Amino acid sequence: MKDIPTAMLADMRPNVLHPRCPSRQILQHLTSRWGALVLVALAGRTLRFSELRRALGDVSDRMLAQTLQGLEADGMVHRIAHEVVPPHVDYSLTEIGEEAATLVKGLADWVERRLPDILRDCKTR
Amino acid sequence: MKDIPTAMLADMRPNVLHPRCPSRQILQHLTSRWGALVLVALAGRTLRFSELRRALGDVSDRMLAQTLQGLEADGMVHRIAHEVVPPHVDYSLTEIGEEAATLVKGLADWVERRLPDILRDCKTR
DNA sequence: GGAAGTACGTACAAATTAGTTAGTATCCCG
DNA sequence: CGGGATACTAACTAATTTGTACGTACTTCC
Repeated sequence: MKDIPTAMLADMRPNVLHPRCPSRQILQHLTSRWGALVLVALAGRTLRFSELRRALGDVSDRMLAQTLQGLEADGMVHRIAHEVVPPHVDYSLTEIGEEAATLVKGLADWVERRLPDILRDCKTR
Repeated sequence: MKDIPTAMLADMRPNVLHPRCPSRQILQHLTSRWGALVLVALAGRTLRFSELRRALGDVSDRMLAQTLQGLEADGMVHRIAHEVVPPHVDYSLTEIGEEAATLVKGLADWVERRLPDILRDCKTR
């Protein structure tokens, strides 16, 4: 017998609109402030910690580390630590990580493309 | 002369990885905890305030109102208040709102579809 | 008549997220 | 030899987000 997550038995299938469905939490990790940006920055390439920090421009070490650990725990990010004395750690996306990143990046690209139109109607500045 | 947003002059074109690019803030609104779920819930249909609240399951009135106002200010949500005595307000997506919702929903659907695989590799439960 | 529903606004409190500073061991650069 | 880069962690504080409770002005239902 396979072991099926409780949430699926409860309401038949994953649904982000259901408060207790794990899919909602995963979605939240992917769309969190730094999570989404990390996925965008890491899409299709490998970066080390400090390169990632510079790519995002204004993350603190603490938040970047925390975000990366979260995404790693979710199986989205792959971490390779080279055991050398000035530390060297490479971050890249796993297979599902890349899939997620493609979609998140699609959204980011859309926002960038549509920004002029959005700003025209936008009441905030 | 057209008036071009400062951020675009600064680094040529919108880029969510740039800390001060407005696209980053728009992206954050779209991917905020309740923002993303509101877009999913509202995609392709009109709902009133209380229907929306029930659809999301566990938002507080305060957060739902705040989220809707934010998305309305960004030009994503359209609000129609019927001037009747027991209040009746309809919410729907604008044209760009629908476009954004399609992408956000794409991500949500992907998470739901891939949930079994994600959960298998996931270290958190 | 009392209860519930409606779409919020407003205080206030709690929870979550984020930033700051300092520290680590070692190497490279000037 | 001092200074900076490297990848973090821990402790502490600050900022932001979120929830709770209550009020509103009426209507419908029991």
